[in-house]
Amino acid sequence: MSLPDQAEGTTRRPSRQRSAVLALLDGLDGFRSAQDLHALLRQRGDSVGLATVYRALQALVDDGQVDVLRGDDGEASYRRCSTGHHHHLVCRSCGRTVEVADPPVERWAARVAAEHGFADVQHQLEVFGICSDCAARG
Amino acid sequence: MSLPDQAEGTTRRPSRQRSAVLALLDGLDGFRSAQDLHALLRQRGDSVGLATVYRALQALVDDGQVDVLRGDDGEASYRRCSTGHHHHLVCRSCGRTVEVADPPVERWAARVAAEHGFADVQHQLEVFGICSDCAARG
DNA sequence: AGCGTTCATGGGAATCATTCTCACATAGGT
DNA sequence: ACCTATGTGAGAATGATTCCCATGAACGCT
Repeated sequence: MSLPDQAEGTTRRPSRQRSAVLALLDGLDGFRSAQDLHALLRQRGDSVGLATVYRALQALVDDGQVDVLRGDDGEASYRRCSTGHHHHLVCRSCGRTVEVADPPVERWAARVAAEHGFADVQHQLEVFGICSDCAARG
Repeated sequence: MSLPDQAEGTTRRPSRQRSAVLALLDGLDGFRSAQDLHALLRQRGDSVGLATVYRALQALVDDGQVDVLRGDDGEASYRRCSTGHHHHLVCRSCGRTVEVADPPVERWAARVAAEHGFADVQHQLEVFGICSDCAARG
């Protein structure tokens, strides 16, 4: 039972590694695990330590520039996202993701929580499916 | 990226350990980690191996008798739940949980997925907050 | 009840993602 | 160039979960 912290405009010293991670994420269209990202960076020639990849991702998440998602196996996946509040429609097979918004659910969550006396409310909503490409591919 | 499997009416041989896990869950009102449940069983005197607790929980989840939830730290938490489709309003502090239903979001998820060509759709929606008891307690 | 087969258990090893440690490198300011 | 605070990297440490395998309990049959 842990909760997301408030994003703070953390001042960070720029570094080649941090940029590499962000650049890599910019070129990808789905959620990827830290391990995957690390492997991709190595293939690409940008050698970055695994621990640094984790640190960079954590920092980006804290800054709200990257979204993180926990798969059913507990592994965290990361994706470059728009900064506003939104949810995801994720392909279970290839990880391709579409950002979606749903104002009604925001209100619903707030109302339900209030009805039961819960405060400081947050919610998480993700939709999983098989995208048309993967469905066609078999 | 893994997906929940179809629940199958798996035939299982009854055992003291399995019953103990289920009985313990029946007496609790919030999500608890497998490690917690194991510790509670030991305190209570029902000695059960950790691996067995994991196996029992997995079986119960497959049977739909127990819901599983991944915390922000990736640790899985389990709770005895009603069998129908529902979501949860969970206290971040004590884990106390209320089951809630929201038909509109079901339709919304299906529609959004269809609009983007996604098939075989599932969704997960959980609401987190601080329950009134914990808020009062500080 | 006796017996063999099959499945469950438990404990310790193995796995695997993630975090920690700490010596070294590097950015920025002076 | 020099100092100092901060980032990096390699490997160790952590911790949840799963695997392995020898032992034990349930079922079916007679």
